[in-house]
Amino acid sequence: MSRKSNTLERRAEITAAMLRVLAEQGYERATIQAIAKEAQLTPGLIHYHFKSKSEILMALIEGLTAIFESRFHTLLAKAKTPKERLQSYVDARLAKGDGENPEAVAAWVIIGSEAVKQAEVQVAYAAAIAKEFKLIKQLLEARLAEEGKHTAAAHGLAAIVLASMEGSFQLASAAESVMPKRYAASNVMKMIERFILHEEDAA
Amino acid sequence: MSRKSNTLERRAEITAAMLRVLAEQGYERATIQAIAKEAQLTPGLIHYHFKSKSEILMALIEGLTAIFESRFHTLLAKAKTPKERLQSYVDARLAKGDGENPEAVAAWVIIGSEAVKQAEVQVAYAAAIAKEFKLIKQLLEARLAEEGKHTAAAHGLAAIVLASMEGSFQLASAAESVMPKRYAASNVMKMIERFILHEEDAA
Amino acid sequence: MSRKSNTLERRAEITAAMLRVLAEQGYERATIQAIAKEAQLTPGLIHYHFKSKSEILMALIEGLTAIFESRFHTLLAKAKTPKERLQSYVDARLAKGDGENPEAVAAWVIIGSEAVKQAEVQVAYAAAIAKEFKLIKQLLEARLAEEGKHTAAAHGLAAIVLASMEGSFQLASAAESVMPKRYAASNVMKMIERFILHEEDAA
Amino acid sequence: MSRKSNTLERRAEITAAMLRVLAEQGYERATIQAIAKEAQLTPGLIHYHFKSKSEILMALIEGLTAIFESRFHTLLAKAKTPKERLQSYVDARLAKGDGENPEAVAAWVIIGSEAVKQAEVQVAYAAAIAKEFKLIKQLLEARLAEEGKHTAAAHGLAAIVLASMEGSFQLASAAESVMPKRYAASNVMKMIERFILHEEDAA
DNA sequence: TATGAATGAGTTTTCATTCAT
DNA sequence: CATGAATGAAAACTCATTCAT
Repeated sequence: MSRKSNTLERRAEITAAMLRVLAEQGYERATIQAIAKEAQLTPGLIHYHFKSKSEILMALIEGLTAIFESRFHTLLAKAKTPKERLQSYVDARLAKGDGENPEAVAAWVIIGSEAVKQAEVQVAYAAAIAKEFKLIKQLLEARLAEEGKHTAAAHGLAAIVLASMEGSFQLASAAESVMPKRYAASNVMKMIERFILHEEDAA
Repeated sequence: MSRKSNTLERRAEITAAMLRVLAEQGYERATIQAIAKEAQLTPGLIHYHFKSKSEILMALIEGLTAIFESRFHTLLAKAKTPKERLQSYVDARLAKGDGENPEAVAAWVIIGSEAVKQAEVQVAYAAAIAKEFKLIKQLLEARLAEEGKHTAAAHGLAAIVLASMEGSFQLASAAESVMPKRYAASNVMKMIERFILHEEDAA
Repeated sequence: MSRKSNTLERRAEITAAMLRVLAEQGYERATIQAIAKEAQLTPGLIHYHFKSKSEILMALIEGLTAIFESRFHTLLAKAKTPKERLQSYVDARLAKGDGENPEAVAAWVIIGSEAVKQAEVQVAYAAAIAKEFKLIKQLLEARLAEEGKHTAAAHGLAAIVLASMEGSFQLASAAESVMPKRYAASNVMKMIERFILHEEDAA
Repeated sequence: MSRKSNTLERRAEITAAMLRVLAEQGYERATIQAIAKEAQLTPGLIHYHFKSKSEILMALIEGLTAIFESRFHTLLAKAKTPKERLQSYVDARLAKGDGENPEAVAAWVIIGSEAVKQAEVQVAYAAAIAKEFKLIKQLLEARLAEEGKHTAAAHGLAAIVLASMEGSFQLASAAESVMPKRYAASNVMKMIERFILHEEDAA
């Protein structure tokens, strides 16, 4: 009797449209009008499915996190050693290749900068970053252990790895000549390996 | 008998006001009216001295570059070896201490993200980044040479150093719990040193 | 075999929901969507049973009139003299006690002000008021006759009684500190009695 | 050098325009657009002088209070006895005659009903009512004393007088056939006098 | 130079109403 | 009867920019 709900699909469409508009036009131009046009929907309908613009942004942050996670888990399936698992992670987030998603990267950069001062966004962004941090740290600890090193260094190393990746996104998006996208992953991996090789052996 | 022009001071005041508003309220809220209020001037006067809002942003990018340069040169005076000069650079851009300027850092992050798609900003931002890149590369080459290493690695290393710094700014601004401001400089320096120690010796 | 129509109950539910929303949130917020939520129905269904929003308002005016009338007739059953009947009327509309309905009072005030310029509402409101006026006048005439007074004064007195009651509603709803709800009825009755006692005796 | 401020005049123009629109079209239709058109200004300019729509409403409440007060003080000048002063008050607020302002009355009714649920308006309205109440009470006390009566009754009488006047506004605005504007003042005065004549003499 | 009023296009959001299911 | 998605017009409000003074 009742009409079937399509809210989930619509929300996904709208979030995806915002992703594209953000990536292509920046935050300032990511108006509800622009998102609606991109999604081929009406502005009114956008607000039927999302109470406010920032609610869409929140949904997008979740969505991007999911995209990155899913890529990571796909690559993880083939990884056997801690080193390979670490590589999977870096590739998932930085490398070109199957499933790469430059729009997601660009959007992530923009969200990161919106997080600087928009409180709600900041909370969601910081939560996502904290999760990444934890994951990186675990992967690094496993990698250090594999080499028979102290794992205490994992914390500081995780911070610099995360910073390198976020910075690579940023530079790749806004100053590609300095940081061609294809360099990022290999540079980050090289850095990690050198860091690790120099750690002290565990007793 | 004509009144002395105060355009230069006014432009500086306006640029400084935009810096503060950007850092405190984000790009979206950095309206001409907000900048005018912060500078204790009127909107009309802003447009008397700057043709458009984005012209202020351009001036701000120049201004920030100048701030960073000046800090670097101050520290450079005391540096004697290539290693110390490298340290001066990293400290100038990341470290706490005399002349540190967290507002400038926050503003820089925001500008970086605006650069993602606002063409005019992108050009100015990319130019500033290219300049930094060149400088880092030179400092790294000198450091590698000092250790008797091949200098070919300087290019890739410079990229990862720049990315780490930009990423550290970003994380420190938007997710401080993961990247406390005081960690950034020491982490970046440690990374550089390990990278360098592992380079092959020059023939 | 066709399903039994529930239109009447549904219309009553919707009208009652609008009453509550009006009383609790004011006219501006009495949106179809808010009414639907309050009635635990859907916006579409509201429009199935009522052609337009103002049609609900019309139904509500009728409904409120019916509520007041029904209270009056309940009290009337116990009244024996003209004075008691008058008292019944005032109590029915103003007093606290069994069946009192503060939401109905608040809604009535809001409708009254909407009647100021919304033509359709004005017609319905004015009709309801005219009916009340006639009733008050009759009750007053009987009361005057009971005291052996000229009944000519009933008209003017009815006007002031009606005004006092409408004004009491208004003040009780919007400035309760000046006109506590419990004062209204006794004040109005006292006023009526003094008015009457001073009328000239009929020849 | 600087341009002369016309903010005060503009605010008065805008407030007056809102008064007219409220009186002529009701609250729902008193949009910023409508006010702007009535004032022959642009919507943007309205918001330049008033931060929000409700700020205009607040200014209007103040303005109406001032209008009523000024009328009262004009009439007061000619009044010599407490009875005449009371009459001045009632005439000022209800009567036809020099300076009468039916639009102000209609607007006041609408504001009163908006006060039912809009918190900010309620505060301002209740304050205005409280002030009126105090004034009426004083006038009544003087009148009672003049007749050698107990003044204790002034409080209750003031409430019913205020209610009668607010109710008369309401009925005159929305159901004029029942309460022609010219009746209100004489009815209210008659009521007051009868009330007073029946009070007990002071010891 | 400086002021601040004024503009107009644009923004997010709301909502009565319609309609496919 | 009932649902809930969809529409479109209109609402309040913002803001870069212009301009008379």
